[in-house]
Amino acid sequence: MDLDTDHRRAPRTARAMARAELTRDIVDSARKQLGVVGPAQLSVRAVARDLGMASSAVYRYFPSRDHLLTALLESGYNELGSVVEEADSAVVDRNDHLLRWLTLGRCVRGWAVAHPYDYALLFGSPVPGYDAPQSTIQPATRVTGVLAVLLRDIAAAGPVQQPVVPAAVHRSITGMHEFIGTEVDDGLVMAGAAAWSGLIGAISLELFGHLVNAVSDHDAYFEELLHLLAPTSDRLAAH
Amino acid sequence: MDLDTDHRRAPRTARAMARAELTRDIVDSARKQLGVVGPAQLSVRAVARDLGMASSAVYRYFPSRDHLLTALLESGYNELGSVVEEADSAVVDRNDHLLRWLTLGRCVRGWAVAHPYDYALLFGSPVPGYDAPQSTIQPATRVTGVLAVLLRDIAAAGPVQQPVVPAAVHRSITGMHEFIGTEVDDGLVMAGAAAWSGLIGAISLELFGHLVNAVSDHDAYFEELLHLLAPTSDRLAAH
DNA sequence: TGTACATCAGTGAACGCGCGTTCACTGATGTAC
DNA sequence: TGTACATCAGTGAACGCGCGTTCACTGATGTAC
Repeated sequence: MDLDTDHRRAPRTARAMARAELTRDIVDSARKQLGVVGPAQLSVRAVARDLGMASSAVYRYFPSRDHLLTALLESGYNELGSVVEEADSAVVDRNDHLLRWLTLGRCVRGWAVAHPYDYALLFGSPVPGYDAPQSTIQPATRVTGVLAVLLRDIAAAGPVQQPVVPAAVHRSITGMHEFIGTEVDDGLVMAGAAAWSGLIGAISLELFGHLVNAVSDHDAYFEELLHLLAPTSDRLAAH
Repeated sequence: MDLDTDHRRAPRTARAMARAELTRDIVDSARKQLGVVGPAQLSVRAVARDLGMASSAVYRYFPSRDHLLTALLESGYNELGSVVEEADSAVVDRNDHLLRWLTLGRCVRGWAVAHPYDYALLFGSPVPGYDAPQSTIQPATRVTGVLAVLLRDIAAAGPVQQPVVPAAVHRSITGMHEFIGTEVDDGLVMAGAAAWSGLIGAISLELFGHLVNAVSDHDAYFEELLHLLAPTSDRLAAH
């Protein structure tokens, strides 16, 4: 948790620098290992072996295997988050909401395809016996944060024809409203949720092997899906 | 693989019956264990312990841990498949395509919520180091088979306004076409794929803990999502 | 600048554990005559 | 129906393995005066 508090004011001692670097190396090696075995059998000893150090030395940096897992989650969420944030901010026409959605979707999938095991850690089955601590929440919200801003911008661009939702649904999504902002109406929130569900579902189905005999050109297929899933009202007019 | 060939013509000897029953017991116990630890650390010894037998005895029934995993996959897919098939066939008005979609979606989620670890096995992260054999393919297609029939019925009911897809997409989804039937046009196939992606994404996000601070009443939320995701053209008119 | 002490990184041996799988065996069940 | 043999289920000990974590230690780095 407060493993990195030592360099809060950039202490430039040799020790502190070495520590920061080795901490990074451990996380990197662990993520590499994730690609071979999956998070459930992530092994402290294998990481130590990979780095050529005694397994007990890792405990100078992470007090337990679970803390290492936490660091992996934060690292993954942050990496994905910054990729998506950057790509979104690179879209010059901020009113081209469809393009911003497409950018977000392509980005998430691109990262997922490039780092399938990190994606599985973030969006696949939870690791049994491991409870993600509070500190992972903030990094986890960065991607959906980009989507939230997009929804706000869509709402600000003018009222869109979105279906009204039942009262039970309205009450149920107060958490989403607090996160996204109250200026976005229920219908648009749900449209965003549906789009996000479809995006994660599409990527999971692809990466977890459920399209093996169904789809050949995954890029073209996904691109088409992404248009269908767009939360903008003009989705059917996309072509 | 051919573990069950012994009772192909129902040999009613005591031995064969005992074997069939114990085989079932092993699978059931393994599925129970899945609920505690996850598929990656499914343990032959734990299953044996649970059944009060020597760990080596399990090898009379399953030649290896991986074969046991395969049996779990088949068991899960078949259970989910028959639940969905039954529910669909219970819809009397076969032309109420929206209701049939809703039934399918409710069914899949209902089963997933009731058996979260089985769902994770089927639709979550793949088990590292394990390659699902051919024998799991057929059971795996039962659920999507119900969706395929629904799409055929929608297509048969008359041409629906569906967007035309690019040629690359058309070429990419021949596998889906072969599975669903050629009378379903590209647009409807993709609408079905988007709906299915959204369904799996919605369930995964819920079960894997990504809606924790976002949604309170999951039933109401999901019901609304399901309407938004419907592959029928009247989805926006659902309310 | 030099010394004395405190802090920290890294080592290697050891702990106790549970795992998958094999093997030679005993005793029960099935089958052919 | 009875006997002789073959098949099979289940046992318990043993194999070799990798794991997370602890601990007393050595030597290097940092700090206060």
